[in-house]
This record gives sequence, C-alpha cells and structure tokens, in this order.
Amino acid sequence: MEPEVAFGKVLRALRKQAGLSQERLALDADIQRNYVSLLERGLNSVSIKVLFKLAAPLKTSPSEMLEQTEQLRKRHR
Amino acid sequence: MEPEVAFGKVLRALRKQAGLSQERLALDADIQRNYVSLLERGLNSVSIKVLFKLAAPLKTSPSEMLEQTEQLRKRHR
DNA sequence: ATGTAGACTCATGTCGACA
DNA sequence: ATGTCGACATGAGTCTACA
Repeated sequence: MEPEVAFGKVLRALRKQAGLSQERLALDADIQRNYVSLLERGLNSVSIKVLFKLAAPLKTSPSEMLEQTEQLRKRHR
Repeated sequence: MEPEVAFGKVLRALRKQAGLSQERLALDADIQRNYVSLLERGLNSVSIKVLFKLAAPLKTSPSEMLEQTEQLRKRHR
C-alpha cells in the first residue's frame, strides 16, 4: 500500500474524529477544499508544508499523522 | 522557522548519525544525490513519497523524522 | 564528498464551476 | 457536504556537468 493512500485514510479518519467537514478543514488549514478531497483519496503525495498546515486544525501533530500512516501500512501488508 | 528548514537540519543530522554520505544515501533511497543537498539546505519541501524512501536507509521512520523536526522548531521559536 | 547551475518533466496545489 | 473537471502556476524531483 502506497504511503499516499494510507495517508489519505488516516487524514479522513482524523478529520472525522475532529468533527470537521472537508470545507472547514480546508479553511482552517488554508488550503483548497477539493485538495483535501484529493489527499483523502490518495491521489496526491502531500508535501511536508501542507502536512504541517493540516496538523493543527486536526488537533494532532505531523509526526502522529505519519505514525498512524505507518501503522496502517503495516496492518495492510 | 519553516518546516523545510527544520527538516533539512534533521535530515543532515540523521544522515551523519547513520554514517552515510549524501551520495550513499541518495543511492540507497533511490533519489538524486544533489536533491539530498537541496533538502538538507531546506530549499525544497519534501513529499511524503520521498520521506518514506529516506527513512529506511537512515534506519529510522518517517514519523520519527518529523517528530525531531517538530522538536527542533519548538526549540527554535 | 558537497554546492550549485541550467534545462527539463511532471506532480503538486490553486481556482472556478457543476453535478 | 463531497467528487470531479479543466485550466492554470508553481514547485518537486531528475539528469548532466562543473567548481
């Protein structure tokens, strides 16, 4: 499982846990709304710049997001 | 301090700890040698695709690399 | 062994609109 | 509220070469 796909699933899960819509998250992270959609579906490989933008509104950290991404990949192999 | 700059410093530190040259790391991570140079100097914002490639040869994990990046930023603000 | 440069490809990320 | 599309610009990442 490619990192982008695993990351997308983690992103979606974290967003829902935070009770945010894609729209709300995009606003808070200062990125495009449809770009959140692309990321969640694993179609783009996020840069650390955007990763750091996303973490705060999700009330988590970039490292925690990647930690979960790694775990998901392990489970899925 | 921007995330790319902090990440660059962490990358360089981890590479030296692993006893690798930029050249060796690039070969093992299957990326360009001068791109490692760009990353270490904080001139580019690495994607998670490359981040996952770098972690293994450095004998660490992507999340650990970002954890250290976050710590460095905190210390520097 | 590293920094830098130019020229290049193609993916990332933006913006507006519509189902 | 989300997926998708098209057009766009910017930036990531490659490759070769030289100080």
